[in-house]
Amino acid sequence: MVDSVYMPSHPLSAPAERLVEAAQATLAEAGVEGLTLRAVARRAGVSHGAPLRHFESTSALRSELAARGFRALDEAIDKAASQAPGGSSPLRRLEAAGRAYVDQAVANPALFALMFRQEELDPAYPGLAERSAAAFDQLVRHVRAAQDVGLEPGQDTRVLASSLWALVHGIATLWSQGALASTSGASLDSILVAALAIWIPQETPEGTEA
Amino acid sequence: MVDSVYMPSHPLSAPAERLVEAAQATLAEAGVEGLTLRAVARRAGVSHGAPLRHFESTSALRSELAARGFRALDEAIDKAASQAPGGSSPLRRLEAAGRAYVDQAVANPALFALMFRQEELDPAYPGLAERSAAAFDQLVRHVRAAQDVGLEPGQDTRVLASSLWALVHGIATLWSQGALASTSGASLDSILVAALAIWIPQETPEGTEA
DNA sequence: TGTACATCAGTGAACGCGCGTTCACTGATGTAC
DNA sequence: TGTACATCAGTGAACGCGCGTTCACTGATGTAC
Repeated sequence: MVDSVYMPSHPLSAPAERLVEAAQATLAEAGVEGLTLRAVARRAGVSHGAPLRHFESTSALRSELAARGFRALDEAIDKAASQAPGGSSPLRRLEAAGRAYVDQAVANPALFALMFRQEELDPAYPGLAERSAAAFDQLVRHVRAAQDVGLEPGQDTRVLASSLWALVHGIATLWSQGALASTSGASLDSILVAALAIWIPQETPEGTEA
Repeated sequence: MVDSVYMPSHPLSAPAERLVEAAQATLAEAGVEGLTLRAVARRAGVSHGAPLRHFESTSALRSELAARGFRALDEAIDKAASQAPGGSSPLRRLEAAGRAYVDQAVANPALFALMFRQEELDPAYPGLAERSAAAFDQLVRHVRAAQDVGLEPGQDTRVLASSLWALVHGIATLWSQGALASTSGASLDSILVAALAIWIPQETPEGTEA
């Protein structure tokens, strides 16, 4: 599941790039706890000291993976929104964006866990904050477009975007952790459909949301 | 912040109880990663081998804390719902329940992280699954009562409860991790108010939600 | 009331483990002149 | 074209660290008779 979607966040040398690939595979298989410099070195087939040539700490390597994760998320949302059925409707594009978020998170649960463990990332790592902000800004733009056609027109856009983000994030993380399935017995799709239906009307409202 | 809300999930010996208290303090200060048997022993003032007399593994100790966390959550939601302003309205009680969830989670972020790291808990630990299910069932009852007065009457109750759970869980976890504050700039309360306003009408609807 | 024994909580030394990190080193590649 | 040097990627031994776990042991408390 580690594929070409994970583009470089800034240019790295070829050996560093190979370490990143090994790190993505290690993360997917062993989880955030299992992502250590030594484990990455083993998977990359180099000695355990080699990664320190390219990443000064575990935190730097994790931050690189997180930055790529945010970039991949941003791109997946962009693609899904632009290809949404009934794509001319901002409401349908917003819905597609929410679905894409959940899809990305559920497909890469360990990566998502890593992306949001801020205490284990380096906030100053090049590109990390920018890519995270870019993904959120895209969500804000979709929310604003939806507001322009009548979705919760009186609400502050960033506040509204934050709460939609929290909704899809909560669905994705609770599902990935198995909590939703074991506790509620419902399917991921049924929960997502219900949640989005409450948020986003099926037809463009004509002032009914005001 | 570790207070009497944390009641035993099943009777423990007095020394085990002291270890649980030390574990709660360690968890709050050092996070999930820092919660080790040796760290708990140090804080409890006993030798590092002593905890194994009372908990057969780190996982068992963590599961005990998680079970107490679910119990405290269940009680906090129950209390908040029963004391909600305008308490006779199921919609206001559901709103109060959602707020209580976020309040509990934000007050004990490390405990919440632990409660939902299922891979580090023992699912067979006495009381854990029961208390987790009890908290969710309480939410389901509040949602059902709200549906009875007109909230999303056509929706499956457990699906609806799941998506409300995901909403408040997402708000709480993203906020605790600092992601919402750093990315959106909005306050926790403004996001929570906006999210609940979308979900739960301010006045009892008379068929407008059908 | 006294003796013998069992149970319980805790001690402290020891073990092996994986980890990050350091360091002197090798060997290949690139660059200066 | 050849020599000298610098840079880069990687090696492998070694270090100290905190961890879970084992184990023989101590000392206090409780129970049987």
